[in-house]
Amino acid sequence: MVTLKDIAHRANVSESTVSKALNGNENINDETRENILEIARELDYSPNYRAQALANKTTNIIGVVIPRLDRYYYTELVQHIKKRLQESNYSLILCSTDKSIKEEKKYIKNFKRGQVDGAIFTEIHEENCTALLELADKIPVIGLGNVGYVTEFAEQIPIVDSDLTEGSYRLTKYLLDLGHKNIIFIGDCEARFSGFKRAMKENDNNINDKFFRSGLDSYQEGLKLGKEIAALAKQPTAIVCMNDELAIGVITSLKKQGKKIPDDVSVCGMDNIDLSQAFTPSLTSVEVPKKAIAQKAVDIIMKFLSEENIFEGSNQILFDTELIIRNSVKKMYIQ
Amino acid sequence: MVTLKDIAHRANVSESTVSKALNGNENINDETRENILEIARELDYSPNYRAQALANKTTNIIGVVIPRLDRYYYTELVQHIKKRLQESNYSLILCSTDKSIKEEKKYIKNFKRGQVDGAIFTEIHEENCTALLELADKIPVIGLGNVGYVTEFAEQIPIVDSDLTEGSYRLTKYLLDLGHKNIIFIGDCEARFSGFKRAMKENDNNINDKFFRSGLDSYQEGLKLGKEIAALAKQPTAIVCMNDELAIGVITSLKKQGKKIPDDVSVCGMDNIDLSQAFTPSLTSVEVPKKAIAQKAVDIIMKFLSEENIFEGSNQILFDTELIIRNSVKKMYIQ
DNA sequence: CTGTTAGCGCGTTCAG
DNA sequence: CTGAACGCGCTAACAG
Repeated sequence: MVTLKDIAHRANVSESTVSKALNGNENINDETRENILEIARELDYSPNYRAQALANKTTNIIGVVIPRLDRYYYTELVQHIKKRLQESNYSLILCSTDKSIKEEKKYIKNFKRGQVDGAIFTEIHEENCTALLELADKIPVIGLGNVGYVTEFAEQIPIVDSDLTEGSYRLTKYLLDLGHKNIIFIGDCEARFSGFKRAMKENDNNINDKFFRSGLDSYQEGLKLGKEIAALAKQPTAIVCMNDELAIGVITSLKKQGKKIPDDVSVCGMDNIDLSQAFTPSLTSVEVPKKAIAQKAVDIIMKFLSEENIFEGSNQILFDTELIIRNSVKKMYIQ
Repeated sequence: MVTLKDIAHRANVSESTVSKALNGNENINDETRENILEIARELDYSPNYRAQALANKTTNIIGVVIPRLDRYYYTELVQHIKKRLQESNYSLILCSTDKSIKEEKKYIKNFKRGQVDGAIFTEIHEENCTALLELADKIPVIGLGNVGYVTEFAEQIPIVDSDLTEGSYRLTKYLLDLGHKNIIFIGDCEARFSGFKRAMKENDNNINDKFFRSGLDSYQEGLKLGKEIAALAKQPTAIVCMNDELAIGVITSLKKQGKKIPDDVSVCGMDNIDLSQAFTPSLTSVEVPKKAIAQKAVDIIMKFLSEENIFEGSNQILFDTELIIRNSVKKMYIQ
């Protein structure tokens, strides 16, 4: 490995002079600088990452923690985060918790030890909030999603999210306006469920919370749930799924059991992932501005890192969502 | 930040004694060890990542480079890699190149500077092979996919892949056996195209390479291609897409233009992603053992890192693929 | 069993 | 403009 020392030796100068030359320090003779740069090029020198990290107390890495790596919504989000980070020449260390509290804590710990310069957490577990606050004491931390119990920490941990309580409220309202009455909610997201509940209450409808269960969030779960739902004594006319993958799973399963979507039962999702328009029937969903969220999160961290080292302005940013009407919902009142 | 020094001070011992106690060194008095551990706990000490990295010359991080973060095949693959890595207590720094040679080179450079202990590259660009070899000189590097031009470097860079040349050969053969004659291939993967070509040649069929084009690999591209194909003078009876997302895009587009799948035209994909069975029609595809590939790649790196520091055994591992027959292909000979 | 010393590779004073 | 000296926080070799 080529080090400063090697260059210094070859150039007959001290290491510190080399360091300065390489880092664009002004106070250095043009000639010696040129010479040093020339030698560095010849030797194909590039500074040791670990040494720089220790000396500079920075890694140029941002940690991003998501629940799963193979969940569309998150990977689309991370793709946007990566793009934005790249503009500032930061790398990204991507961690998935597989929904485990313990794993999440492990990442928090690693980050605390100086593995990254800043962190973006999605879907933080309530149990880890204190640990996260301690982390936020050392490096900038942003939370995406699961606003609920994190709100109280907003001073130290800015939250960027889409207003899915409102989004799911509007979606449910849309169903109610079309004449649906027996609507069930599927998923494990508090915020989304609460929007659903608000809409249902406003119309004096009964709220079935049987399918508001932890772990209900994937295509595979949707497949299982389809059977469970088909076996229900009282069949719903519409199903609100907390995300598109769940909806696709449910529909696939219901179809296999001979149900027509949306004729027999309407199903809609949220997040509006790429494939929801390709699916048959195309999925009525709620658009989440992933790109805007990603960019905002990165921008906040970068600002903190580059400038004042303090969060400013509003620490809780909610982006609006948009109802995307497609073909997986039936109008009831026409009958 | 709490350092060894702080603990040493409190315990009235030297830093090195603390270091030993904390690292489970045998040669240390039980009493002093207990005392040190106790203090460390009190102070909530955890070693500085960057300092350890410099001193140990390791980061406990493996770099994984993929073309895109929002491509199903890769994220499923990475999810498996992560799982396996976790067993060895390694983290993963995930980099996406967005198919840019320049970005890929940037990651190689970062890795060379000591950012990671080992690296897994997928879809390596030919232009970066020399740079990659230099990297492989310092840390273990594994290549996944795009076996073609990398083969010659197999001594230094083990390759783990699925045999998709064979897989696409079998898929094409299956179509031919069902009586299809005018089959087109869509995609930008050399290996998959060559399997297609071999099957076609064996049956003395014409090979249309009009849709073997760089960049053809995504759902969005599939949507565009659907139009292009529908406008063709001579309509194909079957389309082989290099991956499932592309196939889903093509089908979605063709459907919109009034085509029936598979009655008017058969379409199949490769990779067998989760959703291909949920799609309508369910997709005939080629199963790739992602989990096995991921685990094998990690295992090779871990072995290198933990033991002999040298690659052994075969350096080019090809897993078998499996033809998954579903409902997106029509039998022609029945007519 | 413990402490001293040196070093990992780089950045940064602060004299000269 | 240059270099010596020290620090980042931890590990390792070697005395004692």
